[in-house]
Amino acid sequence: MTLPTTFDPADIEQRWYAHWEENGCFRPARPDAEAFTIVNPPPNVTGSLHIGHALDNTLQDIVIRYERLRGKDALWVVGTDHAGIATQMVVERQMEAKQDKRTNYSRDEFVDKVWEWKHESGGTITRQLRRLGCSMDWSREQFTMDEHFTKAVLKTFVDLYNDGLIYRDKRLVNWDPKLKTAISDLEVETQDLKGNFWHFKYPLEDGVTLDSGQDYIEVATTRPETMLADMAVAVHPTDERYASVVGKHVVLPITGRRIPIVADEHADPELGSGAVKITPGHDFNDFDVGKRAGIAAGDMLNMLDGDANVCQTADGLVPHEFLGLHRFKKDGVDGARELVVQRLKEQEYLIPHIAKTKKGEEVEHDAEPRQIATPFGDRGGVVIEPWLTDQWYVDAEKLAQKPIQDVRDGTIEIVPKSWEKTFFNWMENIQPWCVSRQLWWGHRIPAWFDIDGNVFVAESEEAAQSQAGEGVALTRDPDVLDTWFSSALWPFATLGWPEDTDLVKKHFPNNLLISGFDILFFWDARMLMMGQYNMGRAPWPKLYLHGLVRAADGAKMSKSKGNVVDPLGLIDQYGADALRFFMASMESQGRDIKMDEKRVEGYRNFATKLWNATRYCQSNGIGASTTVKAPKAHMAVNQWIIGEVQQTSADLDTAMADLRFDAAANTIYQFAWSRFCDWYLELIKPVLVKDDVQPPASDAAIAETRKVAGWALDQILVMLHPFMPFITEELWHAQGALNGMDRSKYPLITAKWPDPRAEVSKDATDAIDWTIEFVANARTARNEIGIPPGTKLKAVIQDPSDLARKVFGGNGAAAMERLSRVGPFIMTGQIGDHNVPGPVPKPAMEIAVGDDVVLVDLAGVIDIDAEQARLEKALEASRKEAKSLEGRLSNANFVERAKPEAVEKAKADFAHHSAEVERLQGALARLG
RNA sequence: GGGCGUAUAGCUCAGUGGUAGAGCACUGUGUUGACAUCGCAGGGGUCGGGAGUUCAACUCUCUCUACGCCCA
Repeated sequence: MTLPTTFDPADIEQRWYAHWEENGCFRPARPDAEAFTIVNPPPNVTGSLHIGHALDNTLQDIVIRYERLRGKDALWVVGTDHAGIATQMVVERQMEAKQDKRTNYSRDEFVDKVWEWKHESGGTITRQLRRLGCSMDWSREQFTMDEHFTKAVLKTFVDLYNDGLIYRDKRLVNWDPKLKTAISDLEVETQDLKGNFWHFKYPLEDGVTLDSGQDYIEVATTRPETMLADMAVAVHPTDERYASVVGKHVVLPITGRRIPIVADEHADPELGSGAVKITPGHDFNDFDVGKRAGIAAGDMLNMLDGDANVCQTADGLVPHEFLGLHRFKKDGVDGARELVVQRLKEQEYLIPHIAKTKKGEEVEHDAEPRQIATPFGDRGGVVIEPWLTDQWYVDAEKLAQKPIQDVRDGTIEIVPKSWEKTFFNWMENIQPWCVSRQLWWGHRIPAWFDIDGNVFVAESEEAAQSQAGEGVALTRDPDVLDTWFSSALWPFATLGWPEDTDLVKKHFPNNLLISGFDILFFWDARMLMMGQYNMGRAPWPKLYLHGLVRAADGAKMSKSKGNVVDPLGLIDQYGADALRFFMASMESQGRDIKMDEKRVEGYRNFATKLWNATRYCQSNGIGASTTVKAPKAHMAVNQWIIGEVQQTSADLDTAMADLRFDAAANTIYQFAWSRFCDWYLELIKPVLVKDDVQPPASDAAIAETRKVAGWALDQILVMLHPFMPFITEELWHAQGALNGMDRSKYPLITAKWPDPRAEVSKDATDAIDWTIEFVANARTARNEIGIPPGTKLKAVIQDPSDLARKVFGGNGAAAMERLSRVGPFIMTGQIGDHNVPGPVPKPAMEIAVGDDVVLVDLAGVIDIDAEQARLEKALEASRKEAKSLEGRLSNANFVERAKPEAVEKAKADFAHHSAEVERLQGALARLG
């Protein structure tokens, strides 16, 4: 097949992906090979591929393709997460659009509808991962609600319960009144909002006064509506102002409830009046104060229902006009907050805030304006209400101990290391994890209650029944588990645990986890806990955390800002390979990635470059290699490129071992473009091109060059494949076809990684280095003195070094002539044992290469001034360098104390620059 | 309030105790039988400010400033 003249990613991507998937290339059977395992962070089944997924999955795919090429039994586990809240929201929203709602159905009917939705629409993100080229094992695609996965979840819950690590407790939870479910601390996002701080008088009970004679206590609050459930006023134990009234009571306005004044360290004497109202049922701090004051959780007053509307408290003191009101203004309608303020103001319990205008006039306001840290639910987006309910909790503190130890003693390495502190900080202060959710979609909690409220926890109803005894009526807990509870089992439940399968044996623990730092606590830390609990060991030895992909201006991408970059759009425009390469090359450890579309474009250009290089090879009979080992090479240029391949593969291995994706990408980029295309292909042109002027190269030389070039290109394709899988696979097959090989049974995706062993002579590499240096210097010189590109210049080399003689003895001269437009070359003076007299061109442009000087004949070409300026510029530079080095070398401290290597280098550099100064002075003299 | 991170060329970013690099952008130029999505050459940086350690600091330490993130 001949390659089209331009590379069109869209033309090949879909074809190769299908080929790989249909032929089982993502996980070839390698029963005896060492395992390498990564589990993919399961995206929400409702999800679609965003730029963060593109980064996360590109990095994982690079690693897994690399390990697969290195011969490992590479398994990349993939699947989706049932995403309790998100998925239920999606389906409910669809129902709403049809004037329908969840509660029109039974629980089972609704869950069936969610499954229906999943089967119809749940495959979006998995299709998109394919477009990115991700080589996951789709044959074992997982879902967190698969039957075997559910079994793992239930077993874990029951085991934790039996070990006392899961328990039921009545305490305040973060209640999302929109979704009407509890959520965990991590799902709460605090935002600073502009709000109000109201000051109220709470009247002291008849006759009691403060020492100052004041008959009320001033309290301040940002949440006045909660006063309907106030149960105390707290003052600091050392606060003299209130010492005399501790133990006395105030009578609340509106409800008339008589509540005590308690001493508690929570009250900050510096803040406001120093006295705070205590609502144990609706505030986390107050809950603790209430408990310390001896109020049992069950006795704490609750004034809100699940929608955060006011309900009657247990003591029946909330006036009728408040019942049913929302907690605060909603949809433009005043709520309990506004009414409480209004009533207190009417009854003169409100202490107005006095503000001064710019002119110094005093103005009264109901409240003091203030920034308030307000908790929001990350999914529902409404203000969280601390609410007193019974929920299931995981004793995270106990489960965190072993993971903490694992990280501390190096059993688990976190990359970059700077995240360790954050990890410890969170793990060491971890709170009980609320795992029950008041939803219908998810893993239903395996707990059954009898009518007296006794609980029976078991993996099945039968087992629970046998615990409870025959005939005891049981009802199952209606709640489901936090989605993260199940995804915490992902590294082993996806392999078949709790069955002791071969997969579990071979692929657990996994080898590496790659995730964004944003889910370090949500997911990574919980996998560590569950891995230790269920498997007795860490689920992976290494955790690589990458950053966020930001918009070009550095802002966080978000739908509301409208600055979201769609990875699929980039794939359409530049190809998946270019997007992937961009992600890799930008991924240095510990930094967010700023979107830079120009750079994606640059990597598309790189793909095109490689495409064209391959086309060139093909047109010169350079096709696929049959060996992984480098072919035998005699010619310097061929030995040189073999050495360069060796170096590149070594550098690449180092970068991959360090998980330096940027270094790895740059290594292969530089090699392919700056070494292979820019130099090697140019240097071998005289060998391959049938040019009347040049003596044709020998058949052996042509054959060797074709072999080596084909091999080197193959090595590029292999090394680049993890980063750019599509174009490399396409070219791999094209190269095979050129040599009449059918590589369809030997696709690149499962080919062999370069074998770096090869013998390369130093003479050969020195010769090419000399050649390159000459060409580069000649080009620069020509440019600087303005010699037209087309002008050919004759040259003389006086007293050539052995190295120079070798260069000209081989094919070097033709290549140099071609690339520098300098030539032909004549050697004169002392050549080995002979002395060959010859003309010395004058005026001449002197080009230094290593120990040699090439005299380029400028007769009739330019005015001397330009060359003189060039030489003077170089002379100035060498003088400056020499002077600086001389200064350093004359410093006794440096010579005595610096490392010997540094001193040696300085001496050598000084000698070199001194010689240059001399040479350039001579050249100027000769010119004049 | 606590913790972490970042500050290097116009832009986006690498980097090392021995005197600074890539891509893009910019300037000049198009001779070479793959490639103008390209080639060749070039200009451009007191490595955020200050102090210290050292023979030597962009690199290590301290401090200041600015920006960002996380936790409370």
